[in-house]
Amino acid sequence: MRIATFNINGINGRLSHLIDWLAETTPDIVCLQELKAPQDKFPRSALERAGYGAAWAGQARWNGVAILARDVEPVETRRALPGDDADTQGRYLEAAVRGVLIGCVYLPNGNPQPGPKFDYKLAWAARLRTHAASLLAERHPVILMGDFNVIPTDLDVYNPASWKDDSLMHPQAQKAFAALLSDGWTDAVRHLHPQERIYTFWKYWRNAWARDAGLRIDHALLSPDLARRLVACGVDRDARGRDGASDHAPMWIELAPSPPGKAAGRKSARVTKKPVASSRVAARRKAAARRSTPAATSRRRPQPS
DNA sequence: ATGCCAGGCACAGCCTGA
Repeated sequence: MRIATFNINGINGRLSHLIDWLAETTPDIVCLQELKAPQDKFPRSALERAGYGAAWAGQARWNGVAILARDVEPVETRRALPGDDADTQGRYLEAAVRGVLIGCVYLPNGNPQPGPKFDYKLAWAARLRTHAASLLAERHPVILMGDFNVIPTDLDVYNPASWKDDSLMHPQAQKAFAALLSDGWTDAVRHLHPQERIYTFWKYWRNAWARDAGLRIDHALLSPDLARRLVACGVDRDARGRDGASDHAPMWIELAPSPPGKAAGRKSARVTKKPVASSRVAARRKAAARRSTPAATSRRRPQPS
């Protein structure tokens, strides 16, 4: 099962990008951020034609998040983070899809710092941690995935000095992210690639993409049972190199099928080492992989075309 | 060193993003 997140930066302005990418990579579940579309302008029918059901929390002009599911309708369980009824920004959406609970996250950027926007970021992160802990306590398989607007460590930025005063690298923002991990969440990319430079975002300006001056700010956090099923992850860098691309690239994870019988700890560990294969979907993905770059680590340089 | 690019709304020029 492939689960992806993509900060699309305007879903209607980039609908053809989204549809093309869905066809090429056939993710089973997709978290989208920055829809920049009100609730009634979400392109539901176009996504239906592409084979995806959807739940979404739209908002005029800014923010907005969605969860797509191939061939099924996501079962929405929550449209906002608990803890602040006055918060109306569309930044969190939760839905059950194929036995997994998906939390689509669009954590506030927080610049400039210090200031009220940074305070909002930290407060939002604290609410996320509280809610995430309650999900862990329920012991369901859960993924928190999306644009966290946090550069976790110096390994996650092309040049730490350039970002040291930015809210994305502020020690309190990094501390908030680390606190989530300490609660039992697994950072999928760092779990499989502890030392590699993997980016998900490149600014539009200063030629950042061509220089590969990127940041890793889009993340997938897995509950313990799902961490054991993690077999692969990567970044679809080709999506970032297209004309009119979002400034983020999609990142994805691949989960092994859930093991038969729940108390199969050791067995499931072995299963996670085995690649998912032999399905028609896997064949389609292989074909897509030849066209695009499946793993972020397979190529250091982007291909500006 | 630096919103230098980009989208949405609305149709000029803000506001926002990271």
